[in-house]
Amino acid sequence: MSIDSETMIDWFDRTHRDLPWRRPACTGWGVLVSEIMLQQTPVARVQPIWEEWLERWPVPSALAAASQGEVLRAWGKLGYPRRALRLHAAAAAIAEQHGDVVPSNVDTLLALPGIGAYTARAVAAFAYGKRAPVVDTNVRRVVARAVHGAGDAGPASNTRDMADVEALLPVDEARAARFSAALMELGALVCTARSPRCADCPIYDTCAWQRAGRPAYDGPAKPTQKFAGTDRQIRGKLLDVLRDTPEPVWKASLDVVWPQDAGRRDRCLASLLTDGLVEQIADGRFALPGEH
DNA sequence: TATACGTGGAT
DNA sequence: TATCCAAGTAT
Repeated sequence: MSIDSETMIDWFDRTHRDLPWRRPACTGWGVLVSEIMLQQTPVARVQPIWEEWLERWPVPSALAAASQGEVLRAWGKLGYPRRALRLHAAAAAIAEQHGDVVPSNVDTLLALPGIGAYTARAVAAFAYGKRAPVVDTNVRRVVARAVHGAGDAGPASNTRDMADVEALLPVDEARAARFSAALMELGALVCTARSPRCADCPIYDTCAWQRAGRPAYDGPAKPTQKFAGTDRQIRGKLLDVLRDTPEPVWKASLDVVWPQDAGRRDRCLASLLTDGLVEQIADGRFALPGEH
C-alpha cells in the first residue's frame, strides 16, 4: 500500500496549524532554529522561546555574537541544552562561511554542528522547497502504519526509512516539500503514537494498518528511558542553579542539588565541564561558559 | 546499532 | 504515581 500525495497535500492545505516557522515570510534561519528546538521537544514549549530568539537574534551572525552563557539562558528549560551550544556554533559557521544565509544544500547542512539526517532535509524542504525525504518519528510511524500495516515503526534505520519515504515523494519539488510537511502533520495530530484519531484520517480508506485490522505493534520492545535518578536529571539540576544566578557560584551551591551521592554528582559536574556547558573560572567558582 | 542526552504534560 | 512520549544527534 502507498500513500496518495495529493490527498495528503489537500488535507494539509485545509487543516494545518498556523505555526510561525511555516509562514512564507519566515527565513531559513527561522526554520533552522525551529527544527533544532523541536528535536525531542513539543511544539507548545518551543513556540514562545522561538519567538524570543527570532526577535533577539534575527540572523545567524546575531546569535554568533552572543556568549554561550547568554544562549544557554535564553534556551531556558527546553531541555538537551547541548543543542543550544551546537546551534550557536552552527550560527557562527553560517555567518563566517555562508554569508550569514542558512545553506539550502543537504550535504552543506549536514556538515554543520547539531544538524543530522532529519534536520538537514527538513531545512532544505521547508525553508527552500527542495525535494528530500524528511524522516522524523512522525513520518516513520505514518509509513509503518499506512504503508506496511504495522502498529508502529520498529527501530530506526536511516537508509531504509529514507528509501521508504523517497518512494512516496512526488516528483515535483514544491509538492514533495508540501507532502513531507503533511506527513509530519498527520503523525503529529492524527496518526499519533498513543490514541490515533483514525476517524479523522484523510487516508483511512487506503491505510494498510486499517485493512489489516489494526494489529498491535509486534516489533522489538523499545527501550524505556528513565529520568528520575539518572545523570541526566543531576546534570539538569546543576545547570538549573547556574541558569538562575547572574554571578558565578562556589561548588557548595552546586553540591546541595544532589547530596545523595557526591561521587556521582561530581562526575556529572565534570561531564558538564567536558561538554562545555559549564565553566570554572580563575577563582574556582563555576558559571555558564563565556560570561566571565 | 545501542546508548546518553532534559524537561514537563498527558494518561 | 509511574510510564509514555515529544519535528534527533553524536558517538
